Amino acid sequence: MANNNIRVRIAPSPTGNLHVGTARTALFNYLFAKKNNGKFILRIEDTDLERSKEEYTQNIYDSLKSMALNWDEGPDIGGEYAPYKQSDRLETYKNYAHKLVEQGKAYYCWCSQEEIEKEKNIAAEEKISYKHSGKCKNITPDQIEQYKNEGREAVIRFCTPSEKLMFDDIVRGQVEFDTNLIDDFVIIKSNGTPTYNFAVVIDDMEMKISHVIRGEDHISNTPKQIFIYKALNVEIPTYAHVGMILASDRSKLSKRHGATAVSEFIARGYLPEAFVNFLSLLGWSPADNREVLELAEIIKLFKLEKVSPSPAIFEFDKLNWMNGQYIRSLDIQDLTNRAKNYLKDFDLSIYTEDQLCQIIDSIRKNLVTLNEIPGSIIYFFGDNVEIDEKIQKNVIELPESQQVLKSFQEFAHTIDYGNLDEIHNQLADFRKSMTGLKPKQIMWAIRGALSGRTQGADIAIIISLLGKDRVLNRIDKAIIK
RNA sequence: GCCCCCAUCGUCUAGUGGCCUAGGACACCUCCCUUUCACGGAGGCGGCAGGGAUUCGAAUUCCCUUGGGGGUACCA
Repeated sequence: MANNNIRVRIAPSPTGNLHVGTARTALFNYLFAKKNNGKFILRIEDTDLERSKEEYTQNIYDSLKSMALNWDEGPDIGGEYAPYKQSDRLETYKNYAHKLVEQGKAYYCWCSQEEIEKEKNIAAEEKISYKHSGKCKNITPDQIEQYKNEGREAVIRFCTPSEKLMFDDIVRGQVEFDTNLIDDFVIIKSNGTPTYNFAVVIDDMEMKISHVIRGEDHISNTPKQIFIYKALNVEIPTYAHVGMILASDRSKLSKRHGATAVSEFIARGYLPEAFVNFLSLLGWSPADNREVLELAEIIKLFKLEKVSPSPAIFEFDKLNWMNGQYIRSLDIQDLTNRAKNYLKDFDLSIYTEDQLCQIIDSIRKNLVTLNEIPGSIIYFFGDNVEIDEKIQKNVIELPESQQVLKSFQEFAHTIDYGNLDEIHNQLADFRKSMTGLKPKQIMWAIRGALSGRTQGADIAIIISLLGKDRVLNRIDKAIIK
């Protein structure tokens, strides 16, 4: 049954590149929307004027797009409830705040930051938890006049009711709060911009958001937000707080743990599809035991209530494995095209498209990430090959290897370079002709001379693509005179 | 400190009172395949944080302890 009233959003603030945690939350929102035939909305929360930057907004767009999490409404494409950028909605927040003031549900507060700081320190000394006094609630007109003359700027504080509050969370069940602990929090800062908790509510309300799916770091914001909904007398959305993503030391995933931005992962050569697949499995799993799933399948299988409330640790091992799965199963032309992004320094024109595909295909089994491609195919390019010192010493300079290479030098003249199958046969014959040596000794010598390493593509493919001249040349160079 | 959330192999997880001598995946180990490595295939190692309670029966329900995470802003 389609439910067209389902509207969810991802609301990142452009104070950094799109973080994997945000990306995962975006994914769950997206999945939930698509699963239920609803709308997925992007809203940019840039009320922190100091830290918000345009380049980060762009990074958020690019990252989301690369993951194929396309939004139905957003700052760039508009929508029924535009604008979708908070800095363009400042008037709206003020209007609502003023309305609350008029209704006696909010009030101007003239306390200076220093005053509050002092009160906090006193509270800390007395070991009681700080709560704003709310003393400006009953301020006299004379005092207001005085404060204004002093040049003070007021904030607007919300009158927080004291009552037990409880809400139903799709992933956690009932969550309870004693809101006596919550003070009259600021909803409009002295510079006129709204605070997070206020802006979110106003936007979610105006944009008709039906389900708020976000990280559990927002649980403690929820009672404040519910109070605002109640004060405004509008319907409260359904909440779902998913567990967070932690680093392997169980701390918050941050820069010191390596990559934290989606764009960094992509740049490192993780396929967006693999990355999305991996993220989907953090805190969620399909009913069957399958794990390698494309987005369309994940949408089909996704169930919000099955998302885990507990935090999940981000481990590279599984991501790496997942990426390998995708690299190995991708259409070879597609893979080759993606590989080209990493091969800007290579003269690809020496090969046909088919040959390029052949090269990539021959080494894809060894790949974990795409950025390993240049290093693993470099010996297909150039006349000469750089040979690692260790390989030179431990493989090529071995007497058996030299014996193999001398024989192979002669043999190389007889190879049918254009015929891959034939090369395989000829190689097998050559191996048999080298009696007394192990296959490994024979193949390593040839591989070492040709590629400078002991692992990589199938030798027949190397021989075939290198061609007679380069094969002879490299063998000759490897033979010690 | 106070408030909230969480707790199954090292990691991601399946599991909603008997089907569990707890299943799968990654990682790790062994073996097989093989021109090495890798890929692939077959095995193995490894877990219900601890203690009470409820029940004929508890990974599953309740309580406490412990541990971890989050919040406690004129950041979001």
